[in-house]
Amino acid sequence: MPPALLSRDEAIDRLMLAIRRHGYDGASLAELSKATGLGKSSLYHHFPDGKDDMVRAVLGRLEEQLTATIFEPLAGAGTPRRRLEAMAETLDAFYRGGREACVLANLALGSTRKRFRKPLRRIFEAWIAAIAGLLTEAGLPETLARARAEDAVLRLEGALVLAAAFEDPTVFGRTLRQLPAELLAPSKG
Amino acid sequence: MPPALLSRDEAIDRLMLAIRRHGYDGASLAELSKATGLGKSSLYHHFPDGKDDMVRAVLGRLEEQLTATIFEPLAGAGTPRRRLEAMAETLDAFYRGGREACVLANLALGSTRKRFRKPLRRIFEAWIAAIAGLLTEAGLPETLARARAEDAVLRLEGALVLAAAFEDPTVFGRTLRQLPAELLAPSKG
DNA sequence: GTCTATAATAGGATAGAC
DNA sequence: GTCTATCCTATTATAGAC
Repeated sequence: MPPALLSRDEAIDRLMLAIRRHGYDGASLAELSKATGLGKSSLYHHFPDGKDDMVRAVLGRLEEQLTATIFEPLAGAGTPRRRLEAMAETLDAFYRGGREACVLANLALGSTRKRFRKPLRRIFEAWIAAIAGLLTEAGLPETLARARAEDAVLRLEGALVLAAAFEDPTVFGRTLRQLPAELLAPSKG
Repeated sequence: MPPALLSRDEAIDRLMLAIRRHGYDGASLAELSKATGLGKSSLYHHFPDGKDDMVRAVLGRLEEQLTATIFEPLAGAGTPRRRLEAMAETLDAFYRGGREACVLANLALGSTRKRFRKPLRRIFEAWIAAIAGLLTEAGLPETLARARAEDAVLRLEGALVLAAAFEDPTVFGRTLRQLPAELLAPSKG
């Protein structure tokens, strides 16, 4: 009766990384087993419904992490500018400067699109709403704030796609760096 | 000895659509067989190395199509503004207003990233170069032209990710609509 | 150039011991 | 909670007839 080798959260983090790198369909149970150091049966012990359960756990944990490290800080203390820069730093670490892909994009594009659409929607929506909230607080009209927030998220996702395609992460860093200023630029209206 | 049911190009188009919808790993031979109307053995007759061959054919054809319908027209006749609007219209049709995903993004993010990195790079690079060329022709400094071109492509890819995640294609249309004006905006330098 | 049939393997999932 | 062993289906791939 060997003890649990990893905490549940640590196991989920490793599952997330495997799915970011291989996609849902590309991440076989053998891969996921190797990634976590758990045998297939152990994975099924923790996630009885198999890969679907694992992805639900991954998305749940991701939502927690993003809420704590991105969404809430965006509504927190500090100038709007500083808070956006903090978001950029957190994202830079999470995506390892553009070297790691986004699990959300992978799940949204692949064969799993429909299966996980609710959590995908909710996470992206929370992200956009958090940025838009900050921008309205900073004085932008609500419609413009919402449009810019959506544009920001979409650019980050696109930058990760290009970084993966070019095998050159720098495009992600460039995108990250110009975000705060562009988001806060005064309305032309 | 039944005759060929589809032209090669028509078969490749259908393979492309299947991969856009299911991803590389999600598109099984059974799916691809159904998508083309060809039996598995017929697929292997046309693409002896299996799915890898099919993807190479898909990327080859995509490069041809994009060159003829996007890249070359960007360097063609008409005002820069009109040419960018023509690109937007072509993209709107190709991605069905945001309802169909991008095969490039799917291949860049999934388990296939390394396997097809050369054609992926080449296609994205050609696209960016074509837009940057138009922008320099329109009077923008080269560095800015390149940066804006990269940003445009990355936004389109990101918009397709968000459209898939939200199951709401309109974000792609919004992105498409604002591109020409933003790309041609006078340099602030 | 297409098909049916069949192999060979990988993938997902389970049983039962410890 | 983990493991080894096993099962079954899906998937890739091939052979050979027409």
